[in-house]
Amino acid sequence: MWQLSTKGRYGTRIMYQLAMKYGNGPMLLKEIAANENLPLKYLEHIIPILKKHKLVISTRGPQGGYQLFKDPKDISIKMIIEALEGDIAPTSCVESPQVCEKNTTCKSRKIWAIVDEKIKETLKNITLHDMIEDNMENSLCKNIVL
Amino acid sequence: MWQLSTKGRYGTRIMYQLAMKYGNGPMLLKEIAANENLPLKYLEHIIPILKKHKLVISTRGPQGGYQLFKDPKDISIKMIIEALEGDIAPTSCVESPQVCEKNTTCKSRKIWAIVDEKIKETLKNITLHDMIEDNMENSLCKNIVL
DNA sequence: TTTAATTCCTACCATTTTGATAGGGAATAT
DNA sequence: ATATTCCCTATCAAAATGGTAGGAATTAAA
Repeated sequence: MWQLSTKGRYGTRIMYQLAMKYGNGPMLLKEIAANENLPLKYLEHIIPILKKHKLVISTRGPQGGYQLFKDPKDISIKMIIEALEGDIAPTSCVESPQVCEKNTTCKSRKIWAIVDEKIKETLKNITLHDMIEDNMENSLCKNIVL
Repeated sequence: MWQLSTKGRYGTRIMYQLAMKYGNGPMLLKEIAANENLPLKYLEHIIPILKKHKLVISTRGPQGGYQLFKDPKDISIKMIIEALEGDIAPTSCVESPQVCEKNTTCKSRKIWAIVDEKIKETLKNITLHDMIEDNMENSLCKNIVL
């Protein structure tokens, strides 16, 4: 099955928890793990990636924890998934044409490029704010291109 | 990176080769492997899956080989990918809600369900015939739902 | 009826990825 | 000081990935 890894899935849930607490100071990773019923020690591997990509910031010591780096309205699911899963694309040739010499004519590549575009368009148009407001479908109507 | 496996990618290329020879008798797997520059012995693992899903038929012995089970116009990329990768969905909870008790309210699941729908809509509307005719983009306009 | 061509089946395997657990170090608010 | 919290590195079992290998079964054609 063509499935996202736990990095992408758990990471999205981390970001959702942080988005719900946005503006109210740091949130403990322990708390996130408890709310989402996920292993704390494993989340400790995932959240540094989000930090590296400037999606969250951390505060150490007592009263510390994690917060979103910016407003939930300015963080798309695409940013989250690309941070955690790397460049998302059905095949590597879509993003890196040089991996295959047939890239200009390959009919398969053309399909994967179209799929890739659809996925990115979709993920780009859903923000953490949409997620909180449960406004995911509507948000997709913003940038329809015909 | 969130990528299709070689099953899905090589399998699509197998089907493309067969589509190009549709109506002209069986094609050797050896020939497909050569045309696509893929390891024959590995394709021997992939093609039985396509056969099981009634996408190709085989003829044994000399003058044998493989042919498409039906017209390229009646085979979508979705059929091919689902045969080879299993149910495609960003998360298993999209197809199998019972894997998570939060399924009715989960905001993450809602996102993956939307992405899933977009991917399937896209793959459903590209056929092997479109691929041969290099008509992939146009074929996507058929079933637009606003 | 032999032979050669071809698919079909099973076993095996090396490497990488996945999904963690564990232990302790560093920073800091109180 | 101390407790709290993030941070870093190591380790690991299990599964998935991407093959290779060898030969059995089927069958068209010589």
